[in-house]
Amino acid sequence: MRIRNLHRWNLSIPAAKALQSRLAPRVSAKTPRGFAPRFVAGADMSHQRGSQWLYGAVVVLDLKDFSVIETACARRRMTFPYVPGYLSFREAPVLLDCFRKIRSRIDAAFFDGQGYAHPRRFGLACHVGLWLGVPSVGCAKSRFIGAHGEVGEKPGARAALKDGRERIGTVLRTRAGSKPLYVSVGNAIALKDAEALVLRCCDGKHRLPEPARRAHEAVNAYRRSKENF
DNA sequence: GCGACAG
DNA sequence: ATCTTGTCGC
Repeated sequence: MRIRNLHRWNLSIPAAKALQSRLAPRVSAKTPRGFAPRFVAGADMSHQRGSQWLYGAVVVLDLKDFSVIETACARRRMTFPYVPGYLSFREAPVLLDCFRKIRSRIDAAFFDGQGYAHPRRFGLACHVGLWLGVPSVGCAKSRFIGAHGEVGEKPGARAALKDGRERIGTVLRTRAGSKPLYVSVGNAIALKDAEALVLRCCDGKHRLPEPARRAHEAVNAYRRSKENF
């Protein structure tokens, strides 16, 4: 797919911070009319300790039968360290390389990290979602910012994630016996639709929605194939 | 100043 | 994210 180039990635932390604040207002909080996603992508990144490489993978599934439509992988030399609050500057470049290789249609995409639930409301899902111009959802495995009450044990149970009085996301139980997921909107989608999409992509047997789970499997297989060549 | 801190 | 075996539990 063709992707617009919005800016460069190799920035200092202060410059990255300013960029996040400048781009956050460009994110759309509304779901496109007639939103009925069928081809949904999952994106994930992997890294081997001590290695200079970052590996990425994007898997597209057909929600009609959860079959894999396409898989794209890529790797890049690490150019940005992991700094809480700036994850996209580390992961986005290699993930975008993967998306550029995708030829099928993508109606929505899942990312392994926060979206709106970010200090400047511009987490990984918002940032990459803005570059893609596609509805995107942040699916983090742990809390970054915000507070919430207890989450019911049944799949589908949820609790509001709030930063002060502002609603920034939803803590969602996707599988019995597993820690809940931190769901927040990326670009071009409303929270209620993001929650519904996550649940629709979960089978109750896995904690992560299928597209994200498959991307995680794909990127690890890809990394291992590159390391042991 | 102290603790927290997506992946 | 990654390093790592067995082990407790549904």
